[in-house]
Amino acid sequence: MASNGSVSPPDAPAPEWVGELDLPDVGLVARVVRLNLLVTRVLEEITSAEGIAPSDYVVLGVLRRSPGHRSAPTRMCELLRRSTGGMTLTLDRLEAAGWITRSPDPDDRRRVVVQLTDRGVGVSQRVNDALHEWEGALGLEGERRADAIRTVDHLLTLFDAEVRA
Amino acid sequence: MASNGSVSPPDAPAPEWVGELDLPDVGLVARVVRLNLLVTRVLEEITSAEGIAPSDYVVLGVLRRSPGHRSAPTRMCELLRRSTGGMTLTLDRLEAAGWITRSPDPDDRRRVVVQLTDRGVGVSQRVNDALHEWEGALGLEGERRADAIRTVDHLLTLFDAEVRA
DNA sequence: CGAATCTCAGTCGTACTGACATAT
DNA sequence: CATATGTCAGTATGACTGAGATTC
Repeated sequence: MASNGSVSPPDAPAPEWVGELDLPDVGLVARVVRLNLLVTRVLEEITSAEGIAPSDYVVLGVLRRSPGHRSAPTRMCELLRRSTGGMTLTLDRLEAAGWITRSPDPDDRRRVVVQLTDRGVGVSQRVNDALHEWEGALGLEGERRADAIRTVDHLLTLFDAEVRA
Repeated sequence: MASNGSVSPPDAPAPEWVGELDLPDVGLVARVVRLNLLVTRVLEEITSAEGIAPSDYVVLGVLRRSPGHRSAPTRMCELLRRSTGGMTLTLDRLEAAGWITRSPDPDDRRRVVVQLTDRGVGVSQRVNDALHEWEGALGLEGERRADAIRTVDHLLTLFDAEVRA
């Protein structure tokens, strides 16, 4: 069964964004898909201002959150569900831009150590800051913001579990 | 200013999904970006089961929500922010799959009428149903679901306004 | 030797840009 | 004639697959 059951709160008689874009039937997933489109657009604008593509920014992000700003291609492929061949290309690009370095792993010479450079940390950080700034401009503060975060965290947990399944 | 200020609720000491993927700093946008990745994955799985790409599914969705299941290429380009050249290609693909038809507009012969076929309605509907089914499996019901929807709608309104700006 | 790690070459799918044909 | 609509050709981008080199 797959009916949807329009569960809009009374104070949102007909969300203005409905009908504006795709929005299949209006369920939760559909809304999140719509959020998706908006966020993707924002992300594109912000990253392009720093001369980096969203997907490459995500790769830098993985590194920035890795111990010592270091990781290995295969590890990153697993995290991002990408192919090793594709990752090689991406790393070539990031290396050429001076955002990462590649060096042989002394412990296991099959491996390569990918290291974020200072400049790499810089771009990553600046994109981050820009995102936070954008978020600040939303004017979502205090309790409302905490609520939103709580809810999104809940969704993340649910979605994450379901995606793994 | 762009600090982040870790606003996690007390009962979520360190959301498990943190550190699992990119997650720049943990702000609202960052979380939504993460949701993004998950939803994108779900959408890909579901659409590919029906033999259609997410982006093409979105195009069918626009048609399904158009009066009489009919629209025009340029109109769709505006809604989806795509180029007319790219749309031509997409429509070629959808036409070849038997999901849409193209016919000259009798009223204005520069125009083309894009019409969703029965089969087109079918795929679109099936993907939709699958999404609802997936959503049902989340086990999000009643008040919690209503809360989630309310919050996401609020975010949609805020984001939408900000993106337009 | 079998498995793991990474790179390389070739290929593919998708969308964009700019020029063009046609109609208003 | 200027504008609007849609198509086409060429290009660019970015990732994937499969083969291969090296190391464990």
